[in-house]
Amino acid sequence: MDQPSLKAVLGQAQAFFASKGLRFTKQREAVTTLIFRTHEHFRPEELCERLRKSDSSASRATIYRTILHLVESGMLREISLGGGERLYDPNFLQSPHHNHLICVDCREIVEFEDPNLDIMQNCITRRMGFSPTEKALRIEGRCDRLRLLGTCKNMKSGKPKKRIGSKRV
Amino acid sequence: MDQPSLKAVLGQAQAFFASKGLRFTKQREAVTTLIFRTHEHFRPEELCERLRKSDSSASRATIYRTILHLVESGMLREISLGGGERLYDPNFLQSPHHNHLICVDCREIVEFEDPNLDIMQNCITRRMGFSPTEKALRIEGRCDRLRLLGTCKNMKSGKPKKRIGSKRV
DNA sequence: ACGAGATTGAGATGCAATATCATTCAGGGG
DNA sequence: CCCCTGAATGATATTGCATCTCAATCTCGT
Ligand SMILES: [Mn+2]
Ligand SMILES: [Mn+2]
Ligand SMILES: [Zn+2]
Ligand SMILES: [Zn+2]
Repeated sequence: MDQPSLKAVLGQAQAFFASKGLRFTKQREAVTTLIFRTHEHFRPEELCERLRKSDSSASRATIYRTILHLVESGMLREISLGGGERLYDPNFLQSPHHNHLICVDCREIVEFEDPNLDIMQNCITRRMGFSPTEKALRIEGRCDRLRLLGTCKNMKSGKPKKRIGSKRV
Repeated sequence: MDQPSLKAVLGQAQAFFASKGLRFTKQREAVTTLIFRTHEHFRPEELCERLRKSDSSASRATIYRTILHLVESGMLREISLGGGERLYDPNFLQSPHHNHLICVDCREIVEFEDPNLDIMQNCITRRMGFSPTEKALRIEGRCDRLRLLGTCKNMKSGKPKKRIGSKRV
């Protein structure tokens, strides 16, 4: 899917807030902009950090509240990567069906789509007595090849970060 | 795979601790027993609760430490279900390849195995430049049919619990 | 200008998980 | 059997993230 402009995204957000009788305040706009300016998965606390460094500002409470609203609007989704990490994903606007492959060592994430996998996922879901959602399938793996290519983001040091519980060491 | 007896499991644990020069204390034995007596996924805090109610006892610190050891031994695995929940799974001893299907509404979990899915998972993992691990694939869905049958554990009330963040309401 | 209702933000609170560290324990050498 | 040493434990403090509370502020329609 093509990349919606930030302006279009803000319009969509504004429309959603309006439809709920809510205002699109400058704080909410700032948070929305920050989220959809890049296409990165993020942690709420990270977002707070980033916003604090920027010129605009909003309290932690407002940031969390805005995130919830955006999730309700369908523009943003919560994804989970294990280890108790909670991430939000602004990319479903562009690719509504994408899934995630996560490196168990360094938590590097790669997005992918695969129609055959979608079909199989639906079959299994039904077979087990569930009904499919538009949502989430997640695969774990090891980014060995990415590491060889030196494209593995979280690994400046050469060795993957091991995890003990949720802490990287 | 057949169900290993609790005695066998304790033996395996003891052997692992011994191999690391660690003792298999009564606290560690109590925790291990509690974990492998049933075959339920559990949260660490739940486990603390359960242990407190039982006759034996161990401090929270010891419980968390024992869990880490068991994970290192391969007998126990951390699985993740989204929403920042961290669960541990003692069932990989019996079915080393199983995956999880989770209901987005009520968090009900069903285990399943599917060789075809495993194959496809491996293909995708490789295609994206990762190498497969023995681990985890996770699918989300809705347990509508389970709900109709009244077998959905977490739904005494008739309506699924909605989630706002990690809190059920 | 006024008032109702929405919004914000500082701080308090909750909760899981981890870190600290003084005390206890177990097991081997003398 | 006693002592010593390192392993193990557990009470407590601390951290990190997320949510809650509530008084103050803002917006908009009248
Ligand atoms: Mn994504
Ligand atoms: Mn399982
Ligand atoms: Zn990696
Ligand atoms: Zn359900």
